[in-house]
Amino acid sequence: MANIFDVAEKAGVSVKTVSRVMNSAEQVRKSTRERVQRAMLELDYNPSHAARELRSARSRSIGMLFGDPGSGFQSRFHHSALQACDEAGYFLAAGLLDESSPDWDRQLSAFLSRTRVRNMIVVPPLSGATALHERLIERGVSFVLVSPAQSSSTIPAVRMDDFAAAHEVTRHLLDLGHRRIGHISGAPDHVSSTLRQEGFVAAMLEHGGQEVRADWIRSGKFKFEPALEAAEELLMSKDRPTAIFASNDEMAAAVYFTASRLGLRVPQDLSVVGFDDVAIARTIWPTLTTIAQPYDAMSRAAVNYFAAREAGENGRPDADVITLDYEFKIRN
Amino acid sequence: MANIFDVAEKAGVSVKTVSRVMNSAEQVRKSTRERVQRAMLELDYNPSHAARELRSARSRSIGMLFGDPGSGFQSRFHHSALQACDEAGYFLAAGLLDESSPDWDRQLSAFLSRTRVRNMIVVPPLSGATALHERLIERGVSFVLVSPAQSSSTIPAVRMDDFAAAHEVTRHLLDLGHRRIGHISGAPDHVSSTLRQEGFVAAMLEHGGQEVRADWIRSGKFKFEPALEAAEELLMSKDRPTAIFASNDEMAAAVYFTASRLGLRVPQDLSVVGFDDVAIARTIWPTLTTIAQPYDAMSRAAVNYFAAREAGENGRPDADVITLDYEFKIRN
DNA sequence: GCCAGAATGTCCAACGTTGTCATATATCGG
DNA sequence: CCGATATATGACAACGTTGGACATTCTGGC
Repeated sequence: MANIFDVAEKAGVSVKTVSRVMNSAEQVRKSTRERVQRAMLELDYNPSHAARELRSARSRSIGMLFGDPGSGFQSRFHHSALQACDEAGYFLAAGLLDESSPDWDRQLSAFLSRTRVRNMIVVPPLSGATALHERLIERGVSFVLVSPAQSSSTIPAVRMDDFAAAHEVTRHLLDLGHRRIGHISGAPDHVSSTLRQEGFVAAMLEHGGQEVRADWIRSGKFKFEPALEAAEELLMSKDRPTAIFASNDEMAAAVYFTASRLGLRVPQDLSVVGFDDVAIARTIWPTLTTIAQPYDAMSRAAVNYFAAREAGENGRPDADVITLDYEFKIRN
Repeated sequence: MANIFDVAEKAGVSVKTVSRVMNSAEQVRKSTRERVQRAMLELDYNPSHAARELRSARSRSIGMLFGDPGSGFQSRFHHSALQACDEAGYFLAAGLLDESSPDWDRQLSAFLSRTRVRNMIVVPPLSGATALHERLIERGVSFVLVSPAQSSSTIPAVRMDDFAAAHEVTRHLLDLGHRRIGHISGAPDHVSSTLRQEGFVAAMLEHGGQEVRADWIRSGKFKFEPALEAAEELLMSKDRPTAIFASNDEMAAAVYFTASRLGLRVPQDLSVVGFDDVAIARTIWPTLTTIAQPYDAMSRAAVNYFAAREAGENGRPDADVITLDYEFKIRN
C-alpha cells in the first residue's frame, strides 16, 4: 500500500510538498501540484486516516452517536452524513450510546477518547438528550444538533421548518375539502411537536376558527402504541373527523391500524397524513402523504458548519440555527 | 486527555506494562494488572485508536460498506455490528459504496487505504455483489459475507437457516388449517429465496403433495412493486389461496396492499406471513407474523470470526459457513 | 539462602503524517 | 545582471502507541 514517501519519490519532490498538496494550505506551484496529483492517482494513494488523525492538530473526524435503534431516523441520517463527510473529506466515526443506561457517561468518554473526535453531529433521539449536550460542552466537544427536541439559543442546530410544513399539510387537507380535521401530536416536550401543532392550528384558524376543536387534538407521543389510543378516541365518536394529521409516520400508521379495526377505509372514509417520510410511508397502503425531512441537506449543513468554523478560525458566535426546506410528498 | 504515560505514572509502572495490560498478550501479575486498570479508570483513559492502528501490526478495525440505502437490513446490521465490535474491542469503520457506479472500484480503494481495514463484514445488498468480493480477495482483505445471495465454498459466510425457517412458517400456516397456500418468492438468483421456496415446498409435500400448485408460486424479486403484481395474480382468481407466504416483509406488505385493494381482509379472508422482521412488520396492521433474522447473533459471529482467526494464527481453512438460528415471531 | 522462572523495566525504532523552522529558488525593480 | 524579497521546497522532530531485544527484579519452592 502506497504511502506519502512513494508519492514523493514518484513525483520527485519531498514528502512535505506532497503533504502541502493534500492540505492545500500553503502555496504550491501549479506544475508541482499537478505532478504530485498525478503521482497520487497512479499509485492509487490515499493518506492514512490514522496517521493524519494522530499527528495533525486538525481533526478530520466527525462523530455520530446512535441511541435507541428503534428510531427510523438514524439510519437515514447516518447514510446522508456518510455522504456529506465523503464529499467534504471528513471521516464519520459512529458509536453507540444508550441514554437510559447509567453507564452512558462512560460510553461517551470511551468514544471520545478512543476516536479523539472533537466535532459531533447529534441526531434524534439523542438530539433531545440535554444531559448529553451538557456533558459535551463540558468536554469541549463542538456539536450540531439535528432536529433537536428543544430550541436552544446556545447550541447550533439544523432543523426543518416544522411550522410551515404542518401548515402546508393542513392546508392540503383543507383544499381537499376536509373541514373536520383531527391532529395527533407528538411528545409535548418536543419543540417539533409544538411547532407542528401550531402550524396545524394556524392553518385551521385561517380557514375559520370554529373548526378547531380541542378534543380533536390528542397526544400520541410520537409512538405507535399511544397513538393507537389517541386515534381510537378520535374515531370512536359519532361526529368523528374526516381527516387526521399525525405528527409522524409511525403514528399515522397507527391511525391506519385503528381505522381498519373500526371498519373505516382509508382514504375513502378517512384521510390521513403523516410526517417524516420514513420507510413505512412508502410501504403501507395506501401510501402515505407526508412531509420528507431534508436528510441530505441537513447532514450537509452540519458538516459544512464544521468545515466553515475551521476555515474561518475566528471563534464566531455558536448559536446559529439553520432552518431548511422540507419536501411535501403527496401520495394516496 | 490522558495518555499511556499518565497511566504508567499513576500506577507506578512502566508504559510497557500498561501496554501489556491492554493487549494482555504476555503475563502480568494480577495485582499489577488491577493497579493499572484502576489507574486507567481513574484517569478515564482510553488508548488512542489512531495511534494503535498506526503502529500495531494487528488491525482493530472492521470495515462495513453500505450500498443502496433502500435496504431495511443495513441499519439493523450496522447497529448490531457496532454492538458486537464494542464488546470485542474492535472499531467499526463505515463507508459508502455504490455498486452501480462505474467508480465503485475507486471508492473501495479509497475506503481501504484510508482506513487500512483488512477485515470486513459485507452485508446485503453488497453481500451479493460478486465483483466486489473478487476485488476484496485480490486486495487481500479478509471478509465475511452476511446473508449472501450465492453460497460459495471459498468465502466464509454467516447466514440463517432459511430452509428450516420457511418450513416452520409453512407448517404454522398448515397448523392453522390452511391448505391453499401461495408463495411469493424472492429474486431467483438469490440462494435465500431458493431455500425459502424449498422449505415451503417441503412442508407442503409432507402434508400431501397434491396441494402444491406451481401457479401459486410467483416471484416478487424481494421488492414491493413486482410483489404487487404477483399478489394480484394470486388473489384475482376465483379459487385463490387462503394464505400467502411472502419471502420478505416488504413483499408481505405488498400483499396487504393488494388484498386491501381487492376488498379482502387480513387476517379474516387471507393470512399473510413475511420474512426478515424489518421495521415494517411491527408497524403495519395487522402486525405481521414473520421470521426474525438473528441480526445480533450474525454480527457477533462475524466479529468473532476475525477475533478467532487472529488468536489462532494458523491460517485455518477459509470456507466456513456459519448457520444461525432464526426466531419465529408470531403476530396477528 | 539459592535458584529457576515469571514479572517487569529500559531503551529505541517504527507506523504515516503534519508542524516548525530553515533553506533554496523564482520574481522583480533598478 | 544585481541584490532584495516573496515564494516554493526541504530536513527533522513529533503525535501515542506497540514491538523487539534484552536487562533487571521479584516470587515461591526447595
